[in-house]
Amino acid sequence: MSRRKDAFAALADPTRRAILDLLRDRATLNAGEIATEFPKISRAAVSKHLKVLRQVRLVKVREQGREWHYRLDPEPLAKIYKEWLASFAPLWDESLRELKRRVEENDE
Amino acid sequence: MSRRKDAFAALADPTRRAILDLLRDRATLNAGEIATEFPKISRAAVSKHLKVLRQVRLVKVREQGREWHYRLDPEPLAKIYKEWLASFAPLWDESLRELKRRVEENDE
DNA sequence: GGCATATGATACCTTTCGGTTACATGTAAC
DNA sequence: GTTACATGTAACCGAAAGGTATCATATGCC
Repeated sequence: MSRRKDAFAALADPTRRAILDLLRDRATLNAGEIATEFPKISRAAVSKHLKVLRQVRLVKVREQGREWHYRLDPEPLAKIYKEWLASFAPLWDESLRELKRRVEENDE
Repeated sequence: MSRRKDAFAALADPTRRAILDLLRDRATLNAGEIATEFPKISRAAVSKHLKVLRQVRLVKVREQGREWHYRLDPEPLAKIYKEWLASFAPLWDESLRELKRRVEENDE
């Protein structure tokens, strides 16, 4: 089961996360510009990563002549946070308080 | 490359996320209790998922006799949020403001 | 001790993933 | 029109993922 692609699966790959990092900082980039940031892998491999990101809507693309301009779509990331990750925040905040409490106890 | 296991990769599988959901709500569960929540897959499969979660420290385990008591460790999730996902939050907040602005414009 | 139980580890299989090379397509430039 | 460029797609490959069935191990119980 489970072989349906979703944003979580897309984020599993570090190259794809790095692409999102680029787009967070640079707003729009075309495929060639993105590919040159990853000299270790082929342009075709980067293109496939971009396809995955497109399919799960983590990036939007606007075809401009022969260049494809990529932009980040923050919506799926917001959704991951708001609909899943945030539900754990009370726990990690609590473990922080716990840690703080122990440190203070040791101080006394 | 990239075949290093990390928390992102662990979260790619929906069954593993569901296990974390269980542990968020129930604090501690042993392997059998977790396995019965997933009647579609074998106990061995669940055990392997638990191993992955252990390896990336998303869960902690305390062996109590022949039962292994699993607890969630919120730390890696906190790290994902604070060291990565949060850096995108300004973008999604901005796109919300953008949306709001357009709606208001349409109202006028 | 002897048997049942809880659980993890192993062996094996099939599918998916990430990579490569080669090809197709459309656009720009001359 | 022809040539160069930007990019995506297809075919293929080896490795990893996720599943099952089976085995190994340790604990609990009589």
